[in-house]
Amino acid sequence: MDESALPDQEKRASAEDFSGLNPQQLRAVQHGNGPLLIIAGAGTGKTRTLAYRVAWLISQGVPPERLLLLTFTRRAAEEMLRRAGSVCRFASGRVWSGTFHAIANRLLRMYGSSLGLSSQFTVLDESDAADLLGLIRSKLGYGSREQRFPRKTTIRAIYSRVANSREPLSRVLARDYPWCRHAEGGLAAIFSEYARQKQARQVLDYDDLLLFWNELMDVPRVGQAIAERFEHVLVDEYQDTNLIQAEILQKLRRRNRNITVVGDDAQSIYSFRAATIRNILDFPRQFPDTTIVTLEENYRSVQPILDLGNAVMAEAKFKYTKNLFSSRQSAQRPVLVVVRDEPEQAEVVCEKILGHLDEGIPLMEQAVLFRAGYHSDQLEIELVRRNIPFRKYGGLRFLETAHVKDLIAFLRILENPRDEMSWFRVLDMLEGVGPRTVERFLAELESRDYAVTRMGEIEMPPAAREGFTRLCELLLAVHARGENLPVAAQVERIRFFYEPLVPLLYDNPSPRLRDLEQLQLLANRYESRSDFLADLTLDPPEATGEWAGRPRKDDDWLVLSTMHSAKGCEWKFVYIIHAADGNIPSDMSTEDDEQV
DNA sequence: CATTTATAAATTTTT
DNA sequence: TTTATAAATG
Repeated sequence: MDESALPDQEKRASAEDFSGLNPQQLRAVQHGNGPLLIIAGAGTGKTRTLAYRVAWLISQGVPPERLLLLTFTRRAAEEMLRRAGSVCRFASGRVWSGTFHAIANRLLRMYGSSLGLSSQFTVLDESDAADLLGLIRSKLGYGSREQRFPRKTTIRAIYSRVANSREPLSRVLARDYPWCRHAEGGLAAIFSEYARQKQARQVLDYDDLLLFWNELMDVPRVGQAIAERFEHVLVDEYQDTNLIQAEILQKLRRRNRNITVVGDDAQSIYSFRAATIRNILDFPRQFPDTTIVTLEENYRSVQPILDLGNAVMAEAKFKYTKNLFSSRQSAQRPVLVVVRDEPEQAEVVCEKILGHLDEGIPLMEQAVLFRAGYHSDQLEIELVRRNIPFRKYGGLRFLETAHVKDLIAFLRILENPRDEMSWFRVLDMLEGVGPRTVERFLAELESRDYAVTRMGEIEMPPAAREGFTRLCELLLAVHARGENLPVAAQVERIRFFYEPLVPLLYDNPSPRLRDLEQLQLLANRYESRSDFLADLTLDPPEATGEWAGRPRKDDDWLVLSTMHSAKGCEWKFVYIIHAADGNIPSDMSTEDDEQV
């Protein structure tokens, strides 16, 4: 699997390697220079096409390190490179591939100094960002007021929306958060303080990664150097990019116009993250002389299902018209089942699933899809009652769990002592330490220029002394060893300090302790602490249940998934529950034609 | 006085 | 299940 370790043996792709492609796919794969837009309907072999294009470009002599492959998840990038590698041998590690955020992280560590950014910066995930905003809110006194102020997670969402859509706060509030309009003044004050604090702490949130990359492209020599690195830029899932991402691409391709974007306007499902189908619709105008290739032959579904999809899309107002077809005919049409209430729905679905299982279709080849996570609550109860094993995708993620965040906070302090959020987290676990004490400590630390080595000088209240002394010992010991201590060993030291605290802090310690062990195993794969931390925030591993739920390889289980998490997956039978008004589409997005 | 514990209230979807 | 507020504790 690790092609990056292999020497760069030339394996020229031959004509027969591409013989499995249909004419449209082949046209896209072998497109020469200049902008290319591939409109790829669901199930039309999009991944395959992009993978083959990567292979084709490399076999045409483009060095892998001069390719930039932007995908929606790292998994997608890995899958694509793996498939490309089966056509044409190359060191996949040389290709610049990953999400916009991950690439931004990499470039900013190389070039960020030109924006006054330390290469030691740490990245805040969404809940870190929300926590910081919450602190600022209470500091500025917006916590307790006659009129209720939005909660920190809402504040973060609004901030992100403003950053990504490039619209003024008032406009975003009026359209997306009308119930928060009264708070506009306070929000503006909080936002500017938030920006100031992030700068001082050398931390970036998810949105900053894109904003700073975009800014980096405007720095005279630097932007040009970055653009010139890449001979070809390829972007997957283009319908789910936002305006900033489109701007970055523009700046990357001011001279060299080799850009391939793949997407399907009909599958745009991330508008809540400020993604806009404008990007894909306007692409030919932003990049004049674009070649457009449309993939319409579907390999996933039988014709009656496509008929249904086509009929739905026929109602859409803004789109690239396409007509999906399949050579797979079938007499069986999609079935609409009307049920009276939720218990009946759960029952009907279970009956059908078991019926199909009896006919020899394993649970693995069946899936239940729904719009929102909680839609499967009742069904889950029924599945448990009937002993039908299942796995749910789209739940709480590993990194979001408190104990994992706790442990990571130690690492973050060591990486970036200015990261006050992490100090907060760590000190707050100590007996006798609360917000006030942390604040005093941080002021003292600041006056010592955030030197971890001098933290021992700082006076703590008597109740906190014992814990604080031990914390000092830990941090100083790991700090002193520095780069000589492997990341996993650092995690081990921290576990030794932190694990005794877990039962005191949380009431279900054992699964949490297991997660911490897993975290240490995960750390084993990383050379540097900085890489480990960046990967954890930018590409977090799947749910913690992945390990906790004793997954045996030969087990059979049913998949429950949100429609979002199901993107690109396939099953033999699919049940869509809660297919009712207000759920599909969500009543949050039925206000204008574009959203619908 | 700050921290901890207890109690009440709220919760607009998707990563 | 999380979060804001109030009361109790050290």
